Amino acid sequence: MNVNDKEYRERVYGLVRQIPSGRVMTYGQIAIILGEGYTARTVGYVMHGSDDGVPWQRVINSKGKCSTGRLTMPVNMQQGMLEQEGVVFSKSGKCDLNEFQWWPEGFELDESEQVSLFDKN
DNA sequence: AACTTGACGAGGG
DNA sequence: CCCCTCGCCAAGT
Repeated sequence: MNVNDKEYRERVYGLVRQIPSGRVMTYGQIAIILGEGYTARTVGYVMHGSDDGVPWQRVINSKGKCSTGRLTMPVNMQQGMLEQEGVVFSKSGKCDLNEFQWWPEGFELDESEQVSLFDKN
């Protein structure tokens, strides 16, 4: 299970490419969906090296905030791009996940299942 | 092999 | 809210 493995990385990018404009996913959420071998940290690492055609700006942290942003880039760039898509951020830089977080079609979990999946990682 | 550093997450103060 | 601590996993020194 190597983050440098092409297949491993492609599963992340493939999922991120499905996020509709104006919606977001979190690192941990992606790790849960991809399952075995994926954690929030590894997803973040993979996203750091994202390229061509991957809407990286639509992946934020579990608190609904944009992270430090890509090195070399302005910190507010990611938030700015999302606002262009219609995502609303509070004054403190947080967006409402209940409203903007997106889940793939057919993927649903009840609370207890979510907890157990979190604990597994 | 030991130690530090992240595009992370949860819980507590 | 912000800040700190821990658990987490992989990379770079």
